[in-house]
Amino acid sequence: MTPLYAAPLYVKVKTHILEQIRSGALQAGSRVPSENELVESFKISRMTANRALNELTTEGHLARVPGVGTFVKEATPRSSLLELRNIADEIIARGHKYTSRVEHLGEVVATPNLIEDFELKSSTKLFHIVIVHEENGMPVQFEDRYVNPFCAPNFLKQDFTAQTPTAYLLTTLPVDELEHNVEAILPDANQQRRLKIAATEPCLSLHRRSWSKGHVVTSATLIYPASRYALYSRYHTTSKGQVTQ
Amino acid sequence: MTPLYAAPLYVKVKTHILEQIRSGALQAGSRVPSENELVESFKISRMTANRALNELTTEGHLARVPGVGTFVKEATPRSSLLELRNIADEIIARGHKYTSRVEHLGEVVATPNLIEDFELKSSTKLFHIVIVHEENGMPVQFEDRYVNPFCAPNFLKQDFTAQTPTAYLLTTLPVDELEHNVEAILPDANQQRRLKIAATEPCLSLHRRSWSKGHVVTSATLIYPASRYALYSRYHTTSKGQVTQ
DNA sequence: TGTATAAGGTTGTCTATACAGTATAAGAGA
DNA sequence: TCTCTTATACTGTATAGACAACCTTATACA
Repeated sequence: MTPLYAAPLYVKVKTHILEQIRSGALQAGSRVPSENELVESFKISRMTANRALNELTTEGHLARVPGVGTFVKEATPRSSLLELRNIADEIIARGHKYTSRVEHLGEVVATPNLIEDFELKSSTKLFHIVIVHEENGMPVQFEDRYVNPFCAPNFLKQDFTAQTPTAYLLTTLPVDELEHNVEAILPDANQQRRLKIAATEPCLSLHRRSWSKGHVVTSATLIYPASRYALYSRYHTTSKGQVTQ
Repeated sequence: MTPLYAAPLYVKVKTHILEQIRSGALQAGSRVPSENELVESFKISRMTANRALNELTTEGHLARVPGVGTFVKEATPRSSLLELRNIADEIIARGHKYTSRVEHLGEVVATPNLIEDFELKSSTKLFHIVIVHEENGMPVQFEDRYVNPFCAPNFLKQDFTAQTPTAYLLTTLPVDELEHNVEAILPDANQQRRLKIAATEPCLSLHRRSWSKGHVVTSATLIYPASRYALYSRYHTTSKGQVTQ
Protein backbone atom coordinates (compact mmCIF):
# COMPACT_ATOMS: atom_id res chain seq x y z
CA MET A 1 0.00 0.00 0.00
CA THR A 2 1.58 3.27 -1.06
CA PRO A 3 1.74 5.70 1.87
CA LEU A 4 0.45 9.13 1.09
CA TYR A 5 3.80 10.84 1.57
CA ALA A 6 5.23 8.71 -1.23
CA ALA A 7 2.24 9.01 -3.54
CA PRO A 8 2.33 11.02 -6.77
CA LEU A 9 1.42 14.68 -6.43
CA TYR A 10 -1.83 14.39 -8.37
CA VAL A 11 -2.91 11.59 -6.04
CA LYS A 12 -2.22 13.77 -3.02
CA VAL A 13 -4.41 16.49 -4.50
CA LYS A 14 -7.17 13.98 -5.28
CA THR A 15 -6.99 12.55 -1.77
CA HIS A 16 -7.13 16.00 -0.24
CA ILE A 17 -10.24 16.98 -2.16
CA LEU A 18 -11.95 13.66 -1.51
CA GLU A 19 -11.29 14.05 2.20
CA GLN A 20 -12.84 17.49 2.11
CA ILE A 21 -15.91 16.07 0.41
CA ARG A 22 -16.17 13.16 2.83
CA SER A 23 -15.71 15.39 5.87
CA GLY A 24 -18.42 17.73 4.65
CA ALA A 25 -16.09 20.70 4.28
CA LEU A 26 -17.05 20.63 0.61
CA GLN A 27 -20.77 20.14 0.14
CA ALA A 28 -22.47 19.01 -3.04
CA GLY A 29 -22.71 21.96 -5.40
CA SER A 30 -19.98 23.98 -3.74
CA ARG A 31 -16.99 25.20 -5.68
CA VAL A 32 -13.66 23.44 -5.36
CA PRO A 33 -10.38 25.35 -5.76
CA SER A 34 -9.53 26.23 -9.34
CA GLU A 35 -6.49 24.81 -11.05
CA ASN A 36 -4.53 27.99 -10.46
CA GLU A 37 -5.48 28.04 -6.80
CA LEU A 38 -4.26 24.47 -6.45
CA VAL A 39 -1.04 25.47 -8.21
CA GLU A 40 -0.54 28.08 -5.51
CA SER A 41 -1.48 26.06 -2.45
CA PHE A 42 0.20 22.79 -3.43
CA LYS A 43 3.14 24.37 -5.27
CA ILE A 44 2.52 22.20 -8.31
CA SER A 45 2.20 22.85 -12.01
CA ARG A 46 -1.15 23.49 -13.59
CA MET A 47 -1.06 20.25 -15.58
CA THR A 48 -0.82 18.28 -12.34
CA ALA A 49 -3.79 20.12 -10.85
CA ASN A 50 -5.64 19.59 -14.12
CA ARG A 51 -5.00 15.86 -13.96
CA ALA A 52 -6.28 15.61 -10.39
CA LEU A 53 -9.50 17.50 -11.14
CA ASN A 54 -10.07 15.70 -14.42
CA GLU A 55 -9.72 12.28 -12.86
CA LEU A 56 -12.09 13.18 -10.04
CA THR A 57 -14.50 14.31 -12.74
CA THR A 58 -14.41 11.06 -14.70
CA GLU A 59 -14.77 9.20 -11.42
CA GLY A 60 -18.01 11.07 -10.89
CA HIS A 61 -17.09 13.20 -7.90
CA LEU A 62 -16.80 16.57 -9.61
CA ALA A 63 -18.33 18.47 -12.51
CA ARG A 64 -16.38 21.04 -14.49
CA VAL A 65 -17.77 24.02 -16.42
CA PRO A 66 -15.46 25.84 -18.84
CA GLY A 67 -15.11 29.48 -17.95
CA VAL A 68 -16.82 29.04 -14.61
CA GLY A 69 -15.22 26.52 -12.30
CA THR A 70 -15.25 23.06 -10.79
CA PHE A 71 -17.99 21.89 -8.45
CA VAL A 72 -18.80 18.97 -6.20
CA LYS A 73 -21.31 16.74 -7.89
CA GLU A 74 -24.56 15.70 -6.32
CA ALA A 75 -24.24 12.22 -4.94
CA THR A 76 -26.70 9.92 -6.68
CA PRO A 77 -27.75 7.33 -4.14
CA ARG A 78 -28.48 3.98 -5.69
CA SER A 79 -30.96 1.73 -4.20
CA SER A 80 -31.47 -1.49 -2.59
CA LEU A 81 -30.90 -4.28 -5.06
CA LEU A 82 -27.39 -4.45 -3.78
CA GLU A 83 -27.48 -2.59 -0.57
CA LEU A 84 -24.79 -3.58 1.80
CA ARG A 85 -26.84 -5.44 4.34
CA ASN A 86 -25.93 -7.81 7.05
CA ILE A 87 -27.51 -11.15 6.24
CA ALA A 88 -27.95 -11.92 9.94
CA ASP A 89 -30.13 -8.82 10.37
CA GLU A 90 -32.07 -9.71 7.24
CA ILE A 91 -32.87 -13.17 8.53
CA ILE A 92 -33.76 -11.94 12.00
CA ALA A 93 -35.97 -9.26 10.46
CA ARG A 94 -37.94 -12.05 8.79
CA GLY A 95 -38.50 -13.51 12.23
CA HIS A 96 -36.27 -16.48 11.57
CA LYS A 97 -33.37 -17.97 13.44
CA TYR A 98 -29.90 -17.01 12.27
CA THR A 99 -26.89 -19.25 12.74
CA SER A 100 -23.51 -19.51 11.03
CA ARG A 101 -20.59 -21.85 10.72
CA VAL A 102 -17.07 -20.56 10.23
CA GLU A 103 -15.47 -23.08 7.90
CA HIS A 104 -12.12 -21.39 7.60
CA LEU A 105 -10.27 -18.38 9.01
CA GLY A 106 -6.63 -17.52 8.31
CA GLU A 107 -4.06 -15.80 6.14
CA VAL A 108 -3.14 -16.39 2.52
CA VAL A 109 -0.60 -14.95 0.11
CA ALA A 110 -2.32 -12.99 -2.63
CA THR A 111 -2.57 -14.77 -5.97
CA PRO A 112 -2.38 -12.77 -9.21
CA ASN A 113 -6.16 -12.65 -9.33
CA LEU A 114 -6.32 -11.31 -5.79
CA ILE A 115 -3.57 -8.79 -6.50
CA GLU A 116 -5.73 -7.41 -9.28
CA ASP A 117 -8.86 -7.52 -7.16
CA PHE A 118 -7.23 -5.54 -4.39
CA GLU A 119 -5.40 -3.19 -6.75
CA LEU A 120 -2.06 -4.16 -5.20
CA LYS A 121 1.34 -3.58 -6.74
CA SER A 122 2.90 -6.76 -5.41
CA SER A 123 1.86 -9.85 -3.51
CA THR A 124 1.08 -9.43 0.17
CA LYS A 125 -0.76 -11.41 2.77
CA LEU A 126 -4.54 -11.23 2.91
CA PHE A 127 -7.01 -12.42 5.50
CA HIS A 128 -9.39 -15.13 4.33
CA ILE A 129 -12.65 -16.37 5.79
CA VAL A 130 -15.15 -18.96 4.61
CA ILE A 131 -18.46 -18.93 6.43
CA VAL A 132 -21.89 -20.45 5.83
CA HIS A 133 -24.96 -18.53 6.95
CA GLU A 134 -28.08 -20.43 7.92
CA GLU A 135 -31.72 -19.47 8.20
CA ASN A 136 -33.66 -21.78 10.51
CA GLY A 137 -30.81 -24.25 10.16
CA MET A 138 -30.92 -24.17 6.35
CA PRO A 139 -27.79 -22.88 4.60
CA VAL A 140 -28.71 -19.82 2.52
CA GLN A 141 -25.38 -18.17 1.83
CA PHE A 142 -21.86 -19.41 1.26
CA GLU A 143 -19.47 -16.53 1.92
CA ASP A 144 -15.87 -16.63 0.68
CA ARG A 145 -14.20 -13.39 1.69
CA TYR A 146 -10.75 -11.83 1.50
CA VAL A 147 -9.83 -8.80 3.61
CA ASN A 148 -7.02 -6.29 3.28
CA PRO A 149 -4.97 -6.42 6.53
CA PHE A 150 -3.83 -2.85 5.91
CA CYS A 151 -7.43 -1.66 6.32
CA ALA A 152 -8.66 -4.05 9.00
CA PRO A 153 -5.62 -5.32 10.94
CA ASN A 154 -7.67 -6.83 13.78
CA PHE A 155 -9.95 -8.84 11.51
CA LEU A 156 -8.65 -12.25 12.53
CA LYS A 157 -9.19 -11.56 16.23
CA GLN A 158 -12.95 -11.22 15.88
CA ASP A 159 -15.52 -13.81 16.89
CA PHE A 160 -17.49 -14.34 13.71
CA THR A 161 -20.12 -16.52 15.29
CA ALA A 162 -21.22 -13.47 17.27
CA GLN A 163 -20.90 -10.96 14.44
CA THR A 164 -20.77 -11.43 10.67
CA PRO A 165 -17.71 -10.18 8.74
CA THR A 166 -19.97 -7.66 6.99
CA ALA A 167 -21.20 -6.28 10.31
CA TYR A 168 -17.67 -6.00 11.71
CA LEU A 169 -16.28 -4.24 8.61
CA LEU A 170 -19.24 -1.86 8.43
CA THR A 171 -18.73 -0.72 12.01
CA THR A 172 -14.97 -0.41 11.55
CA LEU A 173 -14.68 1.41 8.23
CA PRO A 174 -16.74 3.84 6.16
CA VAL A 175 -17.68 2.45 2.74
CA ASP A 176 -17.07 4.87 -0.10
CA GLU A 177 -17.62 2.71 -3.14
CA LEU A 178 -19.14 -0.62 -4.04
CA GLU A 179 -18.78 -2.91 -7.02
CA HIS A 180 -21.05 -5.85 -7.73
CA ASN A 181 -20.91 -8.57 -10.31
CA VAL A 182 -23.76 -11.07 -10.44
CA GLU A 183 -23.48 -14.38 -12.22
CA ALA A 184 -25.37 -17.63 -12.36
CA ILE A 185 -23.31 -20.71 -11.57
CA LEU A 186 -23.59 -24.34 -10.73
CA PRO A 187 -22.01 -25.03 -7.36
CA ASP A 188 -18.70 -26.85 -7.08
CA ALA A 189 -18.33 -29.87 -4.84
CA ASN A 190 -17.39 -27.88 -1.76
CA GLN A 191 -20.25 -25.43 -2.17
CA GLN A 192 -22.71 -28.29 -2.72
CA ARG A 193 -21.64 -29.90 0.53
CA ARG A 194 -21.63 -26.67 2.53
CA LEU A 195 -24.98 -25.49 1.19
CA LYS A 196 -26.48 -29.00 1.21
CA ILE A 197 -27.76 -28.70 -2.37
CA ALA A 198 -27.68 -30.85 -5.49
CA ALA A 199 -25.09 -30.33 -8.21
CA THR A 200 -27.88 -29.37 -10.61
CA GLU A 201 -29.26 -26.53 -8.52
CA PRO A 202 -28.30 -23.19 -10.03
CA CYS A 203 -26.96 -20.53 -7.69
CA LEU A 204 -26.53 -16.78 -7.74
CA SER A 205 -22.91 -15.78 -7.37
CA LEU A 206 -22.55 -12.22 -6.11
CA HIS A 207 -19.03 -10.87 -6.21
CA ARG A 208 -18.63 -7.67 -4.23
CA ARG A 209 -15.69 -5.33 -3.72
CA SER A 210 -15.79 -2.50 -1.18
CA TRP A 211 -13.62 0.57 -1.12
CA SER A 212 -12.81 2.81 1.78
CA LYS A 213 -10.66 5.91 1.36
CA GLY A 214 -9.44 4.73 -2.00
CA HIS A 215 -8.39 1.26 -0.88
CA VAL A 216 -10.07 -2.06 -1.57
CA VAL A 217 -11.05 -3.25 1.88
CA THR A 218 -12.60 -6.56 1.04
CA SER A 219 -13.53 -8.79 -1.85
CA ALA A 220 -16.22 -11.35 -1.26
CA THR A 221 -17.97 -14.02 -3.27
CA LEU A 222 -21.43 -14.81 -1.93
CA ILE A 223 -23.19 -17.91 -3.23
CA TYR A 224 -26.97 -18.18 -2.86
CA PRO A 225 -28.92 -21.29 -3.86
CA ALA A 226 -31.52 -20.14 -6.38
CA SER A 227 -34.35 -21.91 -4.61
CA ARG A 228 -33.68 -20.03 -1.39
CA TYR A 229 -32.76 -16.53 -2.46
CA ALA A 230 -33.28 -13.83 -5.10
CA LEU A 231 -32.14 -10.24 -5.40
CA TYR A 232 -34.90 -7.68 -5.41
CA SER A 233 -35.18 -3.91 -5.65
CA ARG A 234 -37.69 -1.24 -6.44
CA TYR A 235 -36.92 2.44 -6.65
CA HIS A 236 -37.80 5.75 -8.23
CA THR A 237 -35.77 7.35 -10.99
CA THR A 238 -35.43 10.78 -12.50
CA SER A 239 -35.60 11.49 -16.20
CA LYS A 240 -31.88 11.09 -16.61
CA GLY A 241 -31.79 7.58 -15.31
CA GLN A 242 -30.53 8.70 -11.93
CA VAL A 243 -31.89 6.99 -8.91
CA THR A 244 -33.50 8.83 -6.10
CA GLN A 245 -34.90 7.62 -2.87
CA MET B 1 -21.73 15.64 -32.06
CA THR B 2 -18.28 17.01 -32.75
CA PRO B 3 -17.05 15.82 -36.15
CA LEU B 4 -13.81 13.91 -36.00
CA TYR B 5 -11.84 16.44 -38.02
CA ALA B 6 -12.63 19.07 -35.40
CA ALA B 7 -12.05 16.84 -32.38
CA PRO B 8 -9.07 17.23 -30.06
CA LEU B 9 -5.98 15.28 -31.03
CA TYR B 10 -6.18 12.86 -28.12
CA VAL B 11 -9.77 12.04 -29.12
CA LYS B 12 -8.64 11.30 -32.66
CA VAL B 13 -6.03 8.90 -31.32
CA LYS B 14 -8.56 7.24 -29.03
CA THR B 15 -11.06 6.89 -31.88
CA HIS B 16 -8.41 5.44 -34.16
CA ILE B 17 -7.41 2.78 -31.62
CA LEU B 18 -11.02 1.92 -30.80
CA GLU B 19 -11.76 1.51 -34.49
CA GLN B 20 -8.82 -0.86 -34.82
CA ILE B 21 -10.17 -2.89 -31.91
CA ARG B 22 -13.68 -2.96 -33.37
CA SER B 23 -12.49 -3.91 -36.82
CA GLY B 24 -10.44 -6.76 -35.41
CA ALA B 25 -7.13 -5.31 -36.54
CA LEU B 26 -6.22 -5.24 -32.86
CA GLN B 27 -7.23 -8.44 -31.09
CA ALA B 28 -7.54 -8.86 -27.34
CA GLY B 29 -4.06 -9.31 -25.91
CA SER B 30 -2.26 -7.77 -28.86
CA ARG B 31 0.06 -4.85 -28.43
CA VAL B 32 -1.04 -1.35 -29.34
CA PRO B 33 1.46 1.25 -30.57
CA SER B 34 3.64 2.70 -27.84
CA GLU B 35 3.45 6.35 -26.92
CA ASN B 36 6.55 7.14 -28.96
CA GLU B 37 5.19 5.30 -31.97
CA LEU B 38 2.00 7.34 -31.75
CA VAL B 39 4.13 10.49 -31.49
CA GLU B 40 5.70 9.53 -34.80
CA SER B 41 2.64 8.44 -36.70
CA PHE B 42 0.26 11.17 -35.51
CA LYS B 43 2.88 13.93 -35.24
CA ILE B 44 1.80 14.73 -31.69
CA SER B 45 3.62 15.17 -28.42
CA ARG B 46 4.11 12.29 -26.04
CA MET B 47 1.82 13.80 -23.41
CA THR B 48 -1.04 13.74 -25.89
CA ALA B 49 -0.42 10.10 -26.74
CA ASN B 50 -0.15 9.38 -23.03
CA ARG B 51 -3.52 10.96 -22.40
CA ALA B 52 -5.20 8.94 -25.13
CA LEU B 53 -3.80 5.63 -23.90
CA ASN B 54 -4.45 6.45 -20.25
CA GLU B 55 -8.08 7.31 -20.87
CA LEU B 56 -8.62 4.14 -22.87
CA THR B 57 -7.09 2.29 -19.93
CA THR B 58 -9.41 3.78 -17.32
CA GLU B 59 -12.29 3.08 -19.68
CA GLY B 60 -11.30 -0.57 -19.54
CA HIS B 61 -10.24 -1.05 -23.14
CA LEU B 62 -6.49 -1.28 -22.59
CA ALA B 63 -4.03 -2.48 -19.98
CA ARG B 64 -0.62 -0.87 -19.52
CA VAL B 65 2.53 -2.48 -18.13
CA PRO B 66 5.50 -0.23 -17.28
CA GLY B 67 8.59 -1.22 -19.17
CA VAL B 68 6.68 -3.53 -21.47
CA GLY B 69 3.88 -1.90 -23.41
CA THR B 70 0.16 -1.35 -23.81
CA PHE B 71 -2.22 -4.15 -24.68
CA VAL B 72 -5.84 -4.65 -25.69
CA LYS B 73 -7.88 -5.96 -22.81
CA GLU B 74 -10.40 -8.76 -23.00
CA ALA B 75 -13.90 -7.30 -23.30
CA THR B 76 -15.99 -8.46 -20.35
CA PRO B 77 -19.51 -9.29 -21.45
CA ARG B 78 -21.83 -7.85 -18.85
CA SER B 79 -24.87 -5.70 -18.48
CA SER B 80 -25.63 -2.83 -16.21
CA LEU B 81 -27.52 -4.06 -13.20
CA LEU B 82 -29.10 -0.96 -11.74
CA GLU B 83 -29.29 1.30 -14.74
CA LEU B 84 -31.68 0.88 -17.59
CA ARG B 85 -29.33 0.47 -20.48
CA ASN B 86 -29.79 -0.71 -24.00
CA ILE B 87 -28.02 -4.02 -24.56
CA ALA B 88 -27.24 -3.05 -28.15
CA ASP B 89 -25.31 -0.03 -26.90
CA GLU B 90 -23.45 -2.13 -24.37
CA ILE B 91 -22.38 -4.63 -26.99
CA ILE B 92 -21.34 -1.96 -29.46
CA ALA B 93 -19.40 -0.17 -26.72
CA ARG B 94 -17.37 -3.34 -26.25
CA GLY B 95 -16.43 -3.16 -29.90
CA HIS B 96 -18.54 -6.18 -30.86
CA LYS B 97 -21.21 -6.77 -33.46
CA TYR B 98 -24.82 -6.55 -32.33
CA THR B 99 -27.62 -8.44 -34.05
CA SER B 100 -31.06 -9.57 -32.97
CA ARG B 101 -33.80 -11.94 -34.02
CA VAL B 102 -37.44 -11.15 -33.36
CA GLU B 103 -38.98 -14.53 -32.52
CA HIS B 104 -42.48 -13.28 -31.87
CA LEU B 105 -44.44 -10.03 -32.00
CA GLY B 106 -48.15 -9.73 -31.38
CA GLU B 107 -51.01 -9.30 -28.95
CA VAL B 108 -52.11 -11.49 -26.08
CA VAL B 109 -54.90 -11.41 -23.54
CA ALA B 110 -53.53 -10.82 -20.08
CA THR B 111 -53.34 -13.90 -17.90
CA PRO B 112 -53.95 -13.59 -14.16
CA ASN B 113 -50.20 -13.35 -13.59
CA LEU B 114 -49.92 -10.57 -16.13
CA ILE B 115 -52.93 -8.76 -14.68
CA GLU B 116 -51.11 -8.67 -11.39
CA ASP B 117 -47.83 -7.67 -13.00
CA PHE B 118 -49.43 -4.73 -14.78
CA GLU B 119 -51.65 -3.76 -11.83
CA LEU B 120 -54.72 -4.07 -14.00
CA LYS B 121 -58.30 -4.31 -12.75
CA SER B 122 -59.48 -6.65 -15.46
CA SER B 123 -58.05 -8.57 -18.33
CA THR B 124 -57.05 -6.53 -21.38
CA LYS B 125 -54.88 -7.06 -24.38
CA LEU B 126 -51.14 -6.65 -24.03
CA PHE B 127 -48.39 -6.45 -26.61
CA HIS B 128 -45.90 -9.26 -26.49
CA ILE B 129 -42.45 -9.56 -28.01
CA VAL B 130 -39.85 -12.29 -27.82
CA ILE B 131 -36.46 -11.31 -29.12
CA VAL B 132 -32.98 -12.83 -28.95
CA HIS B 133 -30.00 -10.47 -28.79
CA GLU B 134 -26.69 -11.63 -30.21
CA GLU B 135 -23.12 -10.51 -29.69
CA ASN B 136 -20.83 -11.48 -32.58
CA GLY B 137 -23.52 -13.92 -33.66
CA MET B 138 -23.72 -15.61 -30.24
CA PRO B 139 -27.06 -15.34 -28.41
CA VAL B 140 -26.50 -13.52 -25.13
CA GLN B 141 -29.96 -12.42 -24.06
CA PHE B 142 -33.42 -13.90 -24.38
CA GLU B 143 -35.95 -11.11 -23.94
CA ASP B 144 -39.58 -11.95 -23.20
CA ARG B 145 -41.44 -8.66 -22.85
CA TYR B 146 -45.03 -7.51 -22.36
CA VAL B 147 -46.02 -3.92 -23.04
CA ASN B 148 -49.05 -1.93 -21.95
CA PRO B 149 -50.87 -0.72 -25.11
CA PHE B 150 -52.33 2.16 -23.11
CA CYS B 151 -48.83 3.57 -22.60
CA ALA B 152 -47.20 2.68 -25.92
CA PRO B 153 -49.97 2.28 -28.52
CA ASN B 154 -47.59 2.28 -31.49
CA PHE B 155 -45.32 -0.42 -30.10
CA LEU B 156 -46.26 -3.07 -32.66
CA LYS B 157 -45.51 -0.79 -35.60
CA GLN B 158 -41.84 -0.47 -34.72
CA ASP B 159 -38.98 -2.23 -36.49
CA PHE B 160 -37.23 -4.03 -33.67
CA THR B 161 -34.34 -5.19 -35.78
CA ALA B 162 -33.35 -1.54 -36.10
CA GLN B 163 -34.05 -0.55 -32.50
CA THR B 164 -34.41 -2.61 -29.35
CA PRO B 165 -37.68 -2.48 -27.39
CA THR B 166 -35.76 -0.91 -24.52
CA ALA B 167 -34.43 1.85 -26.74
CA TYR B 168 -37.86 2.56 -28.20
CA LEU B 169 -39.58 2.70 -24.84
CA LEU B 170 -36.86 4.87 -23.32
CA THR B 171 -37.22 7.47 -26.06
CA THR B 172 -41.01 7.34 -25.93
CA LEU B 173 -41.72 7.47 -22.22
CA PRO B 174 -40.06 8.79 -19.08
CA VAL B 175 -39.27 6.10 -16.55
CA ASP B 176 -40.40 6.96 -13.04
CA GLU B 177 -39.86 3.74 -11.22
CA LEU B 178 -38.08 0.45 -11.69
CA GLU B 179 -38.39 -2.96 -10.11
CA HIS B 180 -35.81 -5.70 -10.48
CA ASN B 181 -35.73 -9.29 -9.43
CA VAL B 182 -32.67 -11.40 -10.16
CA GLU B 183 -32.64 -15.16 -9.93
CA ALA B 184 -30.50 -18.04 -11.06
CA ILE B 185 -32.39 -20.56 -13.18
CA LEU B 186 -31.93 -23.47 -15.51
CA PRO B 187 -33.37 -22.70 -18.94
CA ASP B 188 -36.56 -24.31 -20.20
CA ALA B 189 -36.68 -26.08 -23.55
CA ASN B 190 -37.60 -22.98 -25.53
CA GLN B 191 -34.90 -20.86 -23.93
CA GLN B 192 -32.32 -23.59 -24.53
CA ARG B 193 -33.16 -23.67 -28.19
CA ARG B 194 -33.23 -19.90 -28.64
CA LEU B 195 -30.02 -19.32 -26.73
CA LYS B 196 -28.34 -22.43 -28.12
CA ILE B 197 -27.27 -23.70 -24.72
CA ALA B 198 -27.39 -26.98 -22.84
CA ALA B 199 -30.10 -27.76 -20.31
CA THR B 200 -27.45 -27.84 -17.59
CA GLU B 201 -26.15 -24.35 -18.20
CA PRO B 202 -27.30 -21.97 -15.45
CA CYS B 203 -28.75 -18.63 -16.48
CA LEU B 204 -29.42 -15.29 -14.88
CA SER B 205 -33.05 -14.34 -14.98
CA LEU B 206 -33.65 -10.62 -14.60
CA HIS B 207 -37.28 -9.65 -14.25
CA ARG B 208 -37.87 -5.93 -14.64
CA ARG B 209 -40.99 -3.81 -14.38
CA SER B 210 -40.99 -0.15 -15.42
CA TRP B 211 -43.44 2.51 -14.37
CA SER B 212 -44.25 5.76 -16.12
CA LYS B 213 -46.72 8.24 -14.67
CA GLY B 214 -48.09 5.68 -12.29
CA HIS B 215 -48.71 2.97 -14.87
CA VAL B 216 -46.76 -0.21 -15.48
CA VAL B 217 -45.41 0.31 -18.98
CA THR B 218 -43.62 -2.94 -19.48
CA SER B 219 -42.71 -6.16 -17.77
CA ALA B 220 -39.76 -8.06 -19.13
CA THR B 221 -37.92 -11.24 -18.33
CA LEU B 222 -34.34 -11.21 -19.56
CA ILE B 223 -32.42 -14.48 -19.60
CA TYR B 224 -28.63 -14.43 -19.82
CA PRO B 225 -26.57 -17.61 -20.20
CA ALA B 226 -24.10 -17.61 -17.33
CA SER B 227 -21.13 -18.50 -19.47
CA ARG B 228 -21.71 -15.50 -21.70
CA TYR B 229 -22.92 -12.70 -19.51
CA ALA B 230 -22.92 -11.17 -16.05
CA LEU B 231 -24.65 -8.22 -14.41
CA TYR B 232 -22.45 -5.46 -13.12
CA SER B 233 -22.64 -2.24 -11.17
CA ARG B 234 -20.23 0.09 -9.46
CA TYR B 235 -21.10 3.24 -7.61
CA HIS B 236 -20.21 5.60 -4.83
CA THR B 237 -22.01 5.56 -1.53
CA THR B 238 -22.76 8.49 0.66
CA SER B 239 -21.72 8.69 4.26
CA LYS B 240 -25.25 9.61 5.28
CA GLY B 241 -26.40 6.13 6.14
CA GLN B 242 -27.56 5.15 2.67
CA VAL B 243 -25.59 2.04 3.22
CA THR B 244 -27.18 0.52 6.22
CA GLN B 245 -27.36 -2.96 7.52
C1' DT C 1 -30.17 54.18 -19.34
C1' DG C 2 -28.74 50.83 -22.30
C1' DT C 3 -25.15 48.72 -25.00
C1' DA C 4 -20.89 47.52 -26.65
C1' DT C 5 -16.13 46.64 -25.17
C1' DA C 6 -12.41 45.24 -22.41
C1' DA C 7 -10.37 42.71 -18.64
C1' DG C 8 -9.64 38.88 -15.91
C1' DG C 9 -10.52 34.30 -14.34
C1' DT C 10 -11.68 29.59 -15.68
C1' DT C 11 -11.30 25.21 -18.15
C1' DG C 12 -9.53 22.63 -22.46
C1' DT C 13 -5.91 21.39 -25.18
C1' DC C 14 -1.14 20.88 -26.80
C1' DT C 15 3.90 21.08 -26.84
C1' DA C 16 8.71 20.16 -25.49
C1' DT C 17 11.40 18.51 -22.02
C1' DA C 18 12.97 15.96 -18.10
C1' DC C 19 13.80 12.28 -14.87
C1' DA C 20 12.50 7.95 -12.52
C1' DG C 21 11.29 3.12 -12.46
C1' DT C 22 10.61 -1.22 -14.79
C1' DA C 23 11.22 -4.93 -18.13
C1' DT C 24 13.73 -7.06 -21.91
C1' DA C 25 17.43 -8.23 -24.79
C1' DA C 26 22.20 -8.04 -26.10
C1' DG C 27 26.79 -8.42 -24.84
C1' DA C 28 30.86 -9.19 -21.74
C1' DG C 29 33.10 -11.90 -18.59
C1' DA C 30 33.84 -15.95 -15.65
C1' DT D 1 27.22 -22.52 -20.18
C1' DC D 2 25.97 -19.41 -16.88
C1' DT D 3 25.82 -14.88 -14.73
C1' DC D 4 26.32 -10.18 -14.42
C1' DT D 5 26.30 -5.77 -16.73
C1' DT D 6 24.68 -2.57 -20.04
C1' DA D 7 21.86 -0.57 -23.41
C1' DT D 8 17.36 0.19 -24.91
C1' DA D 9 12.46 0.60 -24.92
C1' DC D 10 8.37 1.63 -22.36
C1' DT D 11 5.38 3.65 -19.01
C1' DG D 12 4.67 7.07 -14.98
C1' DT D 13 5.09 11.43 -13.33
C1' DA D 14 6.01 16.37 -13.29
C1' DT D 15 7.14 20.99 -15.10
C1' DA D 16 6.79 25.46 -17.68
C1' DG D 17 4.77 27.62 -21.14
C1' DA D 18 1.38 28.59 -24.68
C1' DC D 19 -3.02 29.52 -27.01
C1' DA D 20 -8.03 28.93 -27.43
C1' DA D 21 -12.74 29.10 -25.83
C1' DC D 22 -15.85 30.40 -22.46
C1' DC D 23 -18.06 33.08 -18.73
C1' DT D 24 -18.61 36.98 -15.63
C1' DT D 25 -17.95 41.54 -14.35
C1' DA D 26 -16.47 46.09 -14.71
C1' DT D 27 -15.90 49.96 -17.68
C1' DA D 28 -16.48 53.23 -21.36
C1' DC D 29 -19.41 55.05 -24.64
C1' DA D 30 -23.59 56.45 -27.05
